[in-house]
Amino acid sequence: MKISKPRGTRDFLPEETTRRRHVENIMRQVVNNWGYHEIITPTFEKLDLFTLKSGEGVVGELYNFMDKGNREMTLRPELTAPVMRMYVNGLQANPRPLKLFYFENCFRYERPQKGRYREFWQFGVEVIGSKLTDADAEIIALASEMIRAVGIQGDLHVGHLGIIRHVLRDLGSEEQTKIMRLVDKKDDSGLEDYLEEIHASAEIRRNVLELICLSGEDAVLKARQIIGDIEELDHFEELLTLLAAYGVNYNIDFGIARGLDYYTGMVFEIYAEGLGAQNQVCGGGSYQLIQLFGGGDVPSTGFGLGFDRIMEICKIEPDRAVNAVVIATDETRTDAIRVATAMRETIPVYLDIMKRNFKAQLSYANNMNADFAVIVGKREVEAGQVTLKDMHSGEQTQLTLEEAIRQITL
RNA sequence: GCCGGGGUAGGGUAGCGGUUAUCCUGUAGCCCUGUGGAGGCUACGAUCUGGGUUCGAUUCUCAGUCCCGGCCCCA
Repeated sequence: MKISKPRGTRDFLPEETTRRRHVENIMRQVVNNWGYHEIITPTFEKLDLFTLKSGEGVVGELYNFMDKGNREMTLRPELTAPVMRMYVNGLQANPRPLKLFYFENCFRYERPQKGRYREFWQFGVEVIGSKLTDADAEIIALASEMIRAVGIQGDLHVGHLGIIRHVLRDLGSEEQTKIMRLVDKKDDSGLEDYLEEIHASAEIRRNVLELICLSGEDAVLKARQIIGDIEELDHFEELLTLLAAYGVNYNIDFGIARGLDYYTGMVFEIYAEGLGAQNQVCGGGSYQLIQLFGGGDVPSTGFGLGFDRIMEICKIEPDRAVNAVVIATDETRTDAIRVATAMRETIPVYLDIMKRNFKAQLSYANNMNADFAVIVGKREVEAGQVTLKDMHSGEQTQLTLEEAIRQITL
């Protein structure tokens, strides 16, 4: 009976796994250099953690289950909530700000499509304990750097929820949410229709529509003309100054709404070409979740990178490690094991475990694209040496094992 | 949850009512038991699942399932 893999999951074959680890390691290098520390949270959590954060509606998109003690559990659909839970449970007394990152798989029960799987990997970063613009700027700069480091041309959009919320402040919260949703979708005609429908004042209507299409150098100036000198615009302007200092290219976009209510100020998204309908590779912002999970009034800012989408468009290839195959005959098999064991202290070595004849071993070395063959035959054993064969040129010489290793690692 | 396009050896494919189910590639082995890549030969290996129509279904039909793309959603 042949068993297929569950829908929306993937097997990563050796070549692809090597690529993924290579890209992962580059991104780890970046966050390490920025002074962030890795954390690991459970693969499954209590269901409440996510319904508390995102509402009962998310259950439809979760891999939830009842455990044998009748507790409602779910595979994690994201990592921001677990990290905040972890903070409340065990990190509240640590010096702030905390600079954390994670790289883990998440699970969502959704219809798979390009760049969307039921098991997917998120590389995320969170700063806990600073509400300053400096933290926001660092987070955006770090996200940009990670994207850049893996060779992707990203399109960064930065906005600030406080600004559009200021415009909408006189409307009911339900209406605000609906408007934010339409704004996020860039559904301008839908937005106009809805503003009409709720009889929003001419001023609100005009301000919203003008605000969301502002862009370019003088966007902040124009925003001031529309809504006046509010504190949020000062913060936003400062953020842009810091981003410029980091050398980050950005597009101002007051139309980013990022769904849910816990985002408090800065929001950003990074898009990339070549991904079909799911073109967002990174999203983040500043938020307030810790109180929701029973902690204090601690602000955070962070982002999540869609690792699978990055892999989809990332072109970088790992350098292939130089490798060798040790080739033996029947009577020198144990000598070959000793040679391979010694060599493995420095380089990857393949050794025949199929009792193949000499020729077949060499053929295997060729098929697997080995750089060197190290021949350990009767003649070599008697001479206390090995024969090193360069598989690319075909040249070979008999020398001591130490010399052979030195040549290979040159 | 909805819409469209697809499922034939491990990968890529041909056949479209009756075939020994085609070819390429792959893997294993032999020609050739101390020298690889070529060639020849041999072996391995497939009609997504279940109903229906039919004397007979890989082919037609329905349902399911999985894959691909899109909608909804996107924390």
